[in-house]
Amino acid sequence: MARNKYPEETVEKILDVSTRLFMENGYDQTSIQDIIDQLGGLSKGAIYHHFKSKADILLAIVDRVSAGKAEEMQAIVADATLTGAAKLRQMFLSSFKDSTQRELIASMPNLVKNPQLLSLHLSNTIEDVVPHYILPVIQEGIDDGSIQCDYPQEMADVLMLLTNVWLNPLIYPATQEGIRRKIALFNQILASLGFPTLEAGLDEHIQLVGEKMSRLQNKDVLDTLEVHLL
Amino acid sequence: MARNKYPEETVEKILDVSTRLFMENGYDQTSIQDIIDQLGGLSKGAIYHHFKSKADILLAIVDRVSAGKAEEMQAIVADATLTGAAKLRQMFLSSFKDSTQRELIASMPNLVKNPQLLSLHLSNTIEDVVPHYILPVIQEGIDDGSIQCDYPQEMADVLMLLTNVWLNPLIYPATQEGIRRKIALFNQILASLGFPTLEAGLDEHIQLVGEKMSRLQNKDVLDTLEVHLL
DNA sequence: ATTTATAATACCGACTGACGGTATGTATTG
DNA sequence: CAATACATACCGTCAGTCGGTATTATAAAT
Repeated sequence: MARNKYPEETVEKILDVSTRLFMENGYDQTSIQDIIDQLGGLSKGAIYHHFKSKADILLAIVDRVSAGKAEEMQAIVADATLTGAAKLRQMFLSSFKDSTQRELIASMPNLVKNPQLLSLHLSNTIEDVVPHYILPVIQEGIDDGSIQCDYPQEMADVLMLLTNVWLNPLIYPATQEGIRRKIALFNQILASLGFPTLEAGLDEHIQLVGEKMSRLQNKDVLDTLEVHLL
Repeated sequence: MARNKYPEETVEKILDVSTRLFMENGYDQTSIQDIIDQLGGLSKGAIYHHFKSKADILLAIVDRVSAGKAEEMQAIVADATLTGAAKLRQMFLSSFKDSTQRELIASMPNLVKNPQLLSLHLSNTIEDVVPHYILPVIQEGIDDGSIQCDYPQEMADVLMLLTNVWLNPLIYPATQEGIRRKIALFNQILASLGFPTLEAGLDEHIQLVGEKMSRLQNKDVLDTLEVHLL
């Protein structure tokens, strides 16, 4: 294909196609050739000019997604009108309603069956989200009296593990009723530990996830890991 | 190499070598040839006679490990002298002191950097441990009055996520002091939700993990995922 | 301002080496 | 003599490389 005057467009195109394929078929099950085939005339040389390896593409994808998330989080952290507790609640809600994640969910059958992505998701949670966003906000909540907590670091870990993993329907598939029960228990845990609970505003989220999940159950993709591993 | 009269020995040998290599270098970074090289005369034909694929080796490894775990768990579940709460406490303790896991820990730098193993670990937790061991015992505890719980299924998920993931030093690296704080918070959560807490008997575990972790920190293996991904 | 020379970038596509897996053959056991 | 336990040469596929070409950016010279 002819050379593009604006190479960022090519980069975006590669990332778009790769994202879709990685989500739909998994990282291992997507070959560079698969990506090329959907690129509309671009060749292997183009890919390896812009990315130094297949893994590098995956990392760029994750970076692009987390950049969007980080922006939302930053906005909440910076809002001086909110207490620490209020910020934390906002962050929970925003992570549920995350529009980027919405789109990803739509094309991904099950994150547990995409080991590379699962690992990156978890290590991003541990090494990035907790220390840069959650922990500071909890500390703020303790200082302004809106949160009681003896072990901030550890609570930050637990909260993110619950929201990003357990409440993630891509990892723990759940029905609408199941999600309702999870949120109820999550609130119970929060309350008993001196944290602010989630209230309304989640109905839309619950319904969307429920629909997605019932659609998935029809296409029996919820079997064991062997599917994607073999 | 000459044909072995007792082929199970060959199978075990292949599993032993593969386990070590997968733990040390990761699944993707270990080639069949690497395994052959450490097998002492055995060839590719031997491997593919006993296992139908590389992934099949990994599954056999996981099966062997979980078989050992399952046995321990079954013994606790079957003990008629214990209440549900006591059984659950026993299961927590046994999972901490698991001797098989001990050996694995010794050769694995970080589970998050071994995506395939992490996925299998998590999906094993979700699809096997929770429904077959934890949930029935919680139910038993509710029936005999030793546990109070409104959402047994959800609590089973949360408890296993915390013990198998958050309290797993291979996933969440921690110092001795860090582990102490985690266990303290874990107890706080358990207590506030009507569950039995962990008490003594963990000091040895804490010390062992602490030593392992400080040894790891010296060999800077605790960097980002890219290491193993690239 | 236009041309011209040069360098840097964007991309192509044939090729390579390594890998997982297969096929066929052979020796040993039952 | 049938089934099993291997050995080994071979195959297809894949990620990644490399030399090449065409396009654009840079900037000096006219």
